[in-house]
Amino acid sequence: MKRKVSLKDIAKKVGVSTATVSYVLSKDKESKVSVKVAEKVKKAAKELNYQPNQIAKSLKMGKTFTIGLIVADISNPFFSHIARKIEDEAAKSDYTVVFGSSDEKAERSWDLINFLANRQVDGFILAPTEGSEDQIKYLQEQNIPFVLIDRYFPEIDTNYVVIDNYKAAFKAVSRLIETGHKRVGMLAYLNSLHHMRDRINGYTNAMKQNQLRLDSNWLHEINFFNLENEVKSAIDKMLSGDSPVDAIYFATNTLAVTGLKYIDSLNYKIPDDLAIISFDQGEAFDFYYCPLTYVKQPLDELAINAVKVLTQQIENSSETTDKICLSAQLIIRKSCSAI
Amino acid sequence: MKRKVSLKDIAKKVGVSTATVSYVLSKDKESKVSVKVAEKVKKAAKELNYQPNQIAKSLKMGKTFTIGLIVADISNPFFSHIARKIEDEAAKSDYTVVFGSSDEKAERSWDLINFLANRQVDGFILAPTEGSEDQIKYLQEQNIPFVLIDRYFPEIDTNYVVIDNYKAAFKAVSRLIETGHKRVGMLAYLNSLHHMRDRINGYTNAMKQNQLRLDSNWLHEINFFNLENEVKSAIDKMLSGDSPVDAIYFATNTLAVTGLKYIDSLNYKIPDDLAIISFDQGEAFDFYYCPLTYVKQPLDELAINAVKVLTQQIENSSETTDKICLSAQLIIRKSCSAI
DNA sequence: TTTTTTTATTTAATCGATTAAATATATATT
DNA sequence: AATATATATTTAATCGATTAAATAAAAAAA
Repeated sequence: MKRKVSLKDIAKKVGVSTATVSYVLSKDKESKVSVKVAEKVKKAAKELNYQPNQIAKSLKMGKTFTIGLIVADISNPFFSHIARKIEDEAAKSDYTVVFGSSDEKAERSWDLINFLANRQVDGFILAPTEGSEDQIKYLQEQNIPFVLIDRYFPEIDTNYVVIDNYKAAFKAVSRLIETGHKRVGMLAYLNSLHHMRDRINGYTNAMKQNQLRLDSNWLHEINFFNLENEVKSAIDKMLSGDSPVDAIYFATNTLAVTGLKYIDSLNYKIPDDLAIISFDQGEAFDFYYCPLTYVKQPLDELAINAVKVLTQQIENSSETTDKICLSAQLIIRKSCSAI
Repeated sequence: MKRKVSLKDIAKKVGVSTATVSYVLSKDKESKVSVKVAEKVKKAAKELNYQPNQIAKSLKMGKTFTIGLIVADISNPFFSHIARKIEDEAAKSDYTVVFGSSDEKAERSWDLINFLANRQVDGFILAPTEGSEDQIKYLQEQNIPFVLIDRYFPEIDTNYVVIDNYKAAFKAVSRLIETGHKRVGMLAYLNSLHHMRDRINGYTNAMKQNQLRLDSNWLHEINFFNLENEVKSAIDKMLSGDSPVDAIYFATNTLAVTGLKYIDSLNYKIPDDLAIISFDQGEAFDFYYCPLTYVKQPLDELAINAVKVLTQQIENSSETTDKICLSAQLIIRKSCSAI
C-alpha cells in the first residue's frame, strides 16, 4: 500500500517544522502562525492531498470519535432501524459507529465490549443481554461512558434510554379487555431482563385490575434460542383445553411474526377467531390481511436520546446519570376490534 | 477516565524492559524470552488485567483489523441481513466492521470513504452508489483493498461479488409469460447502475424473445428519492389505458412493498387481477395474503464471499481481481399462477 | 542603541505499542 | 581457561500526530 502523505511531508516541502504545520491545520491554533507561512502550508497540504492519520491523532489525544454499538442482532429490523438513526445522529457530532451483534449471549457481548474497548471507542450504546451486569459494572469501573437502550438494570445506577414497557403492555392488554376479550394470552421471552418482566407485569396487572382470571396456560415464556418450536407448542396450549384464549398479546415483533405464521397455518381468522396485539411494528405487519394493533415504540427518539446522552457523557463526563423513559403509543387497528 | 494499564506498567512491576514484555505477549516471539521471566510477565499481565491498546498497535503496524462497510441504508433488511453476515464472517478473522449508510448519494459515500480511510480501515466492502466511479478509482490509486457488492462497474477492473441480475430477471419475467401473461409491466429504479440495467434488460429481452409487444407504458423507472409518489403514478399508468398490464415485475423489495400497498388500496386481487413477481424476499412478503413469487438472492454467500475476497486482498494484496457472480433462485409461489 | 515585549518557529517529549540492533549473560567447544 | 556460540535482555528508533517549553526573530519601549 502506498504510504500516505504525512505532516512531515508537508513540513519538508514547505521547509518548516511539523509543529508549524500542525498548528496551521488545527483550527484554533492557527493564530500562532504567520499568515505567510500558513498560506504556504495550506497550499502544500492541498497539493499533496493531505489526509490526517486519525489513528495517530487518536493515540495522542486519547480519543477516537468512535461509538461502539452493541445490539442483539443488527439484522433485526428493530435494531437496524435504531442503528441507522444512531449512525445519523452520531455523524452530526463527527462520530463513527462500530457495531456488533451479541445474539443475546452475555459471553459474546463481553467479547465485543473488550474488543471495542481495546480499540478505544469513546463510549458504548448497549442493548444489554441477560446476565451482563458484570460487564456494565466493568465499564463503570473503567470509567468508560455508556448508555443502555431498550433494556436496563434497575438495581444499577446507569444512563439509559428505554420505554415505559409496563404502561405500554398495560394499555395494550386493557384494550383487548375493553373490546370484550376475557381470556387474553401472552407470549413473552423467557428472560429475566426488566423490560420483559415489565411487559409481563403489565399484562398480569391489566388482567387482575379487570377482575379477570389468569389461567396458567395463557402466559408462555419462550426460549429465544428455540423460538419456533416453543412458540408453536405455546400457542397449541393456549388454544386447547377448556378455556382457550380469545386474544393474544405478543411481547415482541419476532414473537408476533413467528406466532402469526403458525396461527395462520391453523386457519384461525383474525380478529374473529382471535384478537391480536403486537409489541413493535414491522414492515411485515403492513401486509398482514388484518391490520394489526400494535405498540409503537419511539425508535427515533430512543436513538436520538441515546446519542445525546452518550456524547454529553463523553464530552463532559458528568457525574450524574441520565435515565430517560419514553412512552410508547398504542396504534389501534382492526386486529382487536370488538367481538 | 482512568488511565489503562500499559506495557510499561507491566515492565515496571516485573523489572524488565517493555521489549521483553512485548515479546512475551506476542505469540510468535515468545521463544526469545526465558521461561522464568515469561512466567513472571504473564502473571503480572493477568494481575493488572492488561488489555493492549490496539490503537497504538495499529499505528505501529499500519493495520487496524477493521473493515469499512458502506451500504445504501443499514435499516433496509436487504443490507442489514448482509451486514450481519459480514460481521460474523469478519469476526472469524478478527476483524471488526465499521459501517455507514450512503443513502444512495455519491457525496455522502465520498465522505464516508474519506472518514473511514483516515481511520485507517484495512479495506472496504461497498455497495457503490450511482456516480461513484471516481471514488472507486481513488481507492485503487491509494491501493486500499476493497470489494464491491450487489452493484459493480463493468468498465472498471475491480473485485466484486454480485448476482446474475440479467438471468434472474429474465427467469422471473419468463415465468410470468409462461403462466399466460402477455402484458407484463416492470417497476425499476431510475438508475444507471449496471445491476439495475441488467434487471431491466432481463425484462425486455424476455418479452422480446417471446414475441411480446413492449408498451412504453409498461416499464417505469422510479426516482429513489420520490419513491411513493412515482410508484403510484407509474402503477396508475400501467393499469389504465387501452392495454393495461396483467402482471408486474418489481425490481427490488422496496419497490414491491410500496407498489403492493398501493395495488391493495386499489382493490386489485393478486393473482387473479394481476400477477406479481418481486426481486428479493422480505419478511413482509410472508404475510401477504397471496404468497409471492420472488427472486431469492443468496445474501449469505454474497457476504461470505465478500469477506473472503477482501481479507485475502488485505493479507496478500494479490494482483488479480476476483469477480464473483452468484446466481439467484426463483421461488415460485401463488402470485404468478396461471391465468 | 539597548532593553523589553510580542510574535513566530522549532525542539523535543509524548501517546503505547513493535522490533532491529546492540549488549549482556549463559552455555558449549577447544 | 580462553574462546566461540547460543540465549536472554535492553536500548533506542519508529509509526504520525500534538503541544509545552525553548529559542529565535521582529516590533515596541526606553
